[in-house]
Amino acid sequence: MTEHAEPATPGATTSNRTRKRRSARREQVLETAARMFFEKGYAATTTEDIGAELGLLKGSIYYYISAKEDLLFEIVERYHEDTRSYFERILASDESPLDKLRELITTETAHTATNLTRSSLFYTEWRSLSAERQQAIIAERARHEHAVLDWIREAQRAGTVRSDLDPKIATYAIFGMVNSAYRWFRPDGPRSAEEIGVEFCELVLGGLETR
Amino acid sequence: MTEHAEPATPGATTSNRTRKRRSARREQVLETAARMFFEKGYAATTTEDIGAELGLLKGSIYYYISAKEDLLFEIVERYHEDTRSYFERILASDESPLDKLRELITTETAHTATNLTRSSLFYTEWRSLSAERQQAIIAERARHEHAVLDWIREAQRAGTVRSDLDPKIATYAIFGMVNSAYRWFRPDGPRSAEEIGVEFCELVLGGLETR
Amino acid sequence: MTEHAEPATPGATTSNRTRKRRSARREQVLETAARMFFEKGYAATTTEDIGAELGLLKGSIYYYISAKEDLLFEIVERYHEDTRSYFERILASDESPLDKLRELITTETAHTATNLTRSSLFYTEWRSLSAERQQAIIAERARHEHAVLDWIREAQRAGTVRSDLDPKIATYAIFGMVNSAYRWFRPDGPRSAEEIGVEFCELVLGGLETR
Amino acid sequence: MTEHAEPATPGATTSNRTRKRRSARREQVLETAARMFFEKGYAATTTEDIGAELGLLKGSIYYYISAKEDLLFEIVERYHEDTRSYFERILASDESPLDKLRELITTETAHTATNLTRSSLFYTEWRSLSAERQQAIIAERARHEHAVLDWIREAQRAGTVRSDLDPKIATYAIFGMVNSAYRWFRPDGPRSAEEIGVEFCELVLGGLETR
DNA sequence: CATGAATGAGAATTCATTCAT
DNA sequence: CATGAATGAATTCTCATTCAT
Repeated sequence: MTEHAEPATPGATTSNRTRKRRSARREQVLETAARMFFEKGYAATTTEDIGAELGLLKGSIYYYISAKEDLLFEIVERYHEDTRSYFERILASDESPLDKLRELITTETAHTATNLTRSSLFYTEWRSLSAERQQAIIAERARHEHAVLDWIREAQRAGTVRSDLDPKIATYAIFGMVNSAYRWFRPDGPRSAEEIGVEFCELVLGGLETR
Repeated sequence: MTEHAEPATPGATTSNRTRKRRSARREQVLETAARMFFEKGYAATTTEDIGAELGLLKGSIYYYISAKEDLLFEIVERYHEDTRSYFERILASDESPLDKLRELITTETAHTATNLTRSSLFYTEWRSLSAERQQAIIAERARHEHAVLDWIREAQRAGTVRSDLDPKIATYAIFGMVNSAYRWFRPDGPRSAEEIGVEFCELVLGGLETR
Repeated sequence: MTEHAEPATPGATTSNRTRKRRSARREQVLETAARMFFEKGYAATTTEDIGAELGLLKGSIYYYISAKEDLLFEIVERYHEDTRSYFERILASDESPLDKLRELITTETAHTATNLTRSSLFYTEWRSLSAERQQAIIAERARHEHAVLDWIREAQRAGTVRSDLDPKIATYAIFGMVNSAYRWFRPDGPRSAEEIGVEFCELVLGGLETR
Repeated sequence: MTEHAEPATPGATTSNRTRKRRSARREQVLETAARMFFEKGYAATTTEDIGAELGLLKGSIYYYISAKEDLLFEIVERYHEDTRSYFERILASDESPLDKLRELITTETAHTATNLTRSSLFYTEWRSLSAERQQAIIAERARHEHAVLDWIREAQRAGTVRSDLDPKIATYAIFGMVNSAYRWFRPDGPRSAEEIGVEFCELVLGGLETR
């Protein structure tokens, strides 16, 4: 996590250089695991598979990780954190509720589509994580949903969103749409991740907005 | 299949009454497995778990089934078949493309929400099925998507749907929204499955339709 | 074993007629099992297979037998007993050793070929029997071999069999030849079981006899 | 296959020394399995038994093999291949048919007796192999038999073998005799494997040859 | 007599993980 | 750093056998 060496233990046997080399290789392990989990599923990918792809034996990857689940967790966690970062930014902005909503839809769609592997694992394999880790994810998701729900309600009060729509259902609809991108988006397709975001926004806001 | 007993070999045939009793218990096994797969995931549910829930030993459920995967397949297949049946009906109807779309959205949403366990397994555990079985499901999904795509295009030509929208993205958006119902719908919630369908329709068609 | 009812228990609930019917069906079970063991091997034939062939469920055959191994044992035992009966007859006869040998070779070859199923099981599946039952078979085999060995030695002393041959090896050779018949003999082949016996005799005695 | 290490990916390749060590242990596994299959039969020997004999847990032997059946197959296959090698040599030689026959009988008898464990499994446990593997063995056996049949017929035409004998039955008799060696030969007996071969030859050719 | 429903004791196989070298 | 060798716990599935109905 931290980029700085720990000066508290000066006589540590692991040199800075070694640590850097190891962490570079660790990145490779994560990348490879992510790709394989994405392609074959977490359960169906064995540590042996991952090792083979890296030119290692299965036991050897334990020099870089401490458990198979940690691999999945770290992949998912990174996606999760990115998600959190733009969410906080939008939340803190002083735009109108409708504009925040617009911003979240475009950003989250683009983010999902841009990080296909990770988003896919985030949405499909979170069940393979331990109970606490699942809880953390669920809680964060709930925050997002709650925010969107609030924005819609505010916009309804402000008269910019149709008041005959159920805000809860609208919230679910939005996330269903936005989060589905990992299922079909392909980077070599005719549209960019950002274009999808804009189009989704157009669609859903078209349905929401007062005419 | 046949309603008549075969009196020639009295011992060889399982009686009608027995068949009914056994098939009732088989149904229980399916139901229990479905619920447990839904709650804990297919991979995390062992045959021993299923047996225990039914008051059976792990080996005993093989009196009713022939393999764990068959259990999942049968659950998913039933959902799949129901899906197919209303899809064919809509496809064959002589409504306008927009009305067919409306019909599919409301029906599929309601269907997903009504059959929570099955739909959930259908969308999340299909990867645990054998390759051929996965193919069958994927192919059927593709048919649905293609039909919706066609309807949207026709409606655009007819001028009832905004022509500035990408029909492909709209299709994906619709299915993302509709198929997400299994993730949050709860039968004891404030809205019925049918109401959700109608609301979804309102939303998405509001975004699609020419103003 | 015995053909007579047991008068000691006059009030027995099982009538004579019932016992007869049961024993006829028992015979069918044995016959079917023998054929199936022969075709697929003892281990590979399940009680369910046997039941199905008879139009019964697997549990039902336990009305006629007490264990799967008993089926095999009884089949093998019958062959074994037949073997013993002609062996004792030859042993007790007052023919010359060479004639006894001739008689045993022809009879045993013909017997093996005539009772293909049973002889096959006797030679290939005896290992599936319990230790004691295996012992009984081995002991009887040893008696046969010892007798043949004696006859050859006597014949050598009498000058009718070449004295330069090792009588033990000759004994093994004879049984190897004779007992191999179950592997290739087919009742619908060009030669009868008896003809094979005579031909085998011709061959092996041609090699043994003093010229 | 290649004797040169691949220096480009040092970690990926198993070193030559390691390969040798592992393969030595693999040989031990095979040897142990062969002995146990021989003693108790293939079906009655569990992977747990084999492991225990080697000081391993049942799962651990899968480090060396991929399936229990493969163990049996490899044992049997080695015997099979040796068989094939001397058979081809004799087949290609330009000896007289009778001499080829003599050669095959002595060699095959000695081979059977020398490789007691393997030959025994080859003749008694081939049924436990998969259908294709069984086919390969049956086909090869048929080739041997056909060659012997041809040699006998030729020898009959050449007048060196009695023409009144049925060549097919003689062929079966020869193989019955020769292949029986595994049933009774013991390496610590009074006669060597080669002596048995010669004696068998004496016997059977004595019966075949024109006087 | 035969069935239906279960038992229970394995058996083969898989795989994440450990650790001395 | 990486390997080789093993562990151990779980998991699916099989099958002979039992017994109340």
